[in-house]
Amino acid sequence: MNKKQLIMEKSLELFAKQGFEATSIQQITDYCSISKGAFYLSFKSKDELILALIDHFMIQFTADADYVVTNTEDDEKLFYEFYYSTFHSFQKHSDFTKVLMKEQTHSFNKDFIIKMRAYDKLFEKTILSMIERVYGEEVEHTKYDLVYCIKGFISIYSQLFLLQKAPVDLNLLSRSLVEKTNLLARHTTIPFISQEMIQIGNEPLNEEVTKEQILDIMEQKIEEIEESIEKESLILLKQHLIEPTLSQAIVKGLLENIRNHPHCKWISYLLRGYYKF
Amino acid sequence: MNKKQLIMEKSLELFAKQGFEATSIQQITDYCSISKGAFYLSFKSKDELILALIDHFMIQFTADADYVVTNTEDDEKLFYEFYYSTFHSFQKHSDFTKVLMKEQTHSFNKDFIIKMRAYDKLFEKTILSMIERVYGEEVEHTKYDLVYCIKGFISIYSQLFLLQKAPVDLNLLSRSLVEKTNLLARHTTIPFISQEMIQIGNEPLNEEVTKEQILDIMEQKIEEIEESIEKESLILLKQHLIEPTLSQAIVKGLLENIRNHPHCKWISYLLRGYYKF
DNA sequence: TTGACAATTGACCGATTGGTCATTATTATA
DNA sequence: TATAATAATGACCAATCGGTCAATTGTCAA
Repeated sequence: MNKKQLIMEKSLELFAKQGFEATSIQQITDYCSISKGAFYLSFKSKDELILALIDHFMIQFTADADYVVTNTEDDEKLFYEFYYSTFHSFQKHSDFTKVLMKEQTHSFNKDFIIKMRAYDKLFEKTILSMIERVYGEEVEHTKYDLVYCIKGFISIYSQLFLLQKAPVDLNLLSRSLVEKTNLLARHTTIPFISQEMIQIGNEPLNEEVTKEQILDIMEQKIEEIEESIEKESLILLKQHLIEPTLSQAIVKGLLENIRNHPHCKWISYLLRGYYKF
Repeated sequence: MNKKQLIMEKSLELFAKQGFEATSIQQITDYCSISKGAFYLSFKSKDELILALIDHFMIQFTADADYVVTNTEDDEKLFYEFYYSTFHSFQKHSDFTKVLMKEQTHSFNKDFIIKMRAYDKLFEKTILSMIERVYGEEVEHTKYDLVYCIKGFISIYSQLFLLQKAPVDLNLLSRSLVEKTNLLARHTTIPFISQEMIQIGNEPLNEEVTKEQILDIMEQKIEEIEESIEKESLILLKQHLIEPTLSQAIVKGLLENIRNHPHCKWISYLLRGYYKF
């Protein structure tokens, strides 16, 4: 098994239990049954491991949410699909979600905070685009508050059901939140958050990603993953990106092929943005 | 100045900036201009300092919220007063609020988590009593969800305005949240959280506090605070607790005298419960 | 079988941590 | 002023941290 993956998986378990600071590299290497030196062959430092974990999972969360928004045609179902998918992701990667809950704004490391803020802004942007699409002009003055309320719902209900041992009815939860969202969207009259207050648009991750950057990441991922449909699709997409030869339908199909592979979600997200799907 | 207070105030500043784990006792003692040994004369350990800080502030938050609920007669204004008071407290003790945000469920220390959970449950209980009072039967099936939504609002908007440097219009914020609360209370039909799910009532801090326990705390506080109206009132209340001699009006007045003294809020809270005001 | 090269190890490093305690400074009492 | 009691100090401790690197083991073409 890939050392890097092994370390990431095992360390995440420990982080979820104890938090970053409280987990020593010694503990991680013991748990992985490798030596301390071997750890530093895979990661330059403990911080680099943490940043890699954040990227790995936040990329999936962000891409998943974006995919749902892009690929749900029925406006009526949009928020339901969004809530369901979000909580489903949280549940699936509950260890990482627990770490997020624990650390939150925390962790003194500047890079860490900047990274999390950037992903948070992306998430906000996705929510805002949903709101504008479903409610349009109707919520012009209250849409930013709505963004925050939705974030509040997700945050507080996640906390609740991560502590719960019993399985949670995600369908019921999502439906109940859709009802609340609709209520707030349609009847709120007193806005509190103004556009200036959250200044969407000044964050680095919003920048357009260049073709070359995408190619770099693709090559990297092609190296990483084993022979499979996903790898083939990735190679074809890479060639198409260098010199377009395929029809839009084929490209969409290829994107569909790779979108559920954990290593390809980010590429899938970037390419959808690049081709303006 | 009292050493204990000095350490608590100064350490809180450092915790707010850096977090618990990242702040060493050396840093704290340097910042207080005292020696390391002196620190251990006031607190048995670093953990004890942290627990003292939590008690000091959570007692104030809890007691403040409870006071507002008990002393607001107009149901129409109840939630407004509650939101306003809560955010006002957060703003006033923003350093502690920041620490709470940072650490949250965090911090591996069992005692810490248990304590925070207990205060959280008290807060939930206060919110629930407000909901039942204002909306009554109407929200029988959705009241627990409402509790969580309100907690979500408070949590997410606190985050927002703690990061904001500019002063925040608490009046506007509170009014906007009251509107949202009313909307959710009056029109939500799909409940998600059931009573069993949050099992209110199984936490230790809910237990009835005995007269002796209150007396202990009162004696301790009488030692702590300097000569003042508050101290006199405290002594009178103590005597009355041992052997009731004063009329209810006088007791109420004495309680009013002490309720704004930082050291007396908890006593005020306990006595109000004891006398069933 | 050899030997060049890469992968892996874990003893070791300096720094820092929470906590201790013999010693010293300060204050109160007589 | 002399003495007892209390408050305060900071050098010191063992433990642990993230990180390094000389030494060892494994791999594979020649």
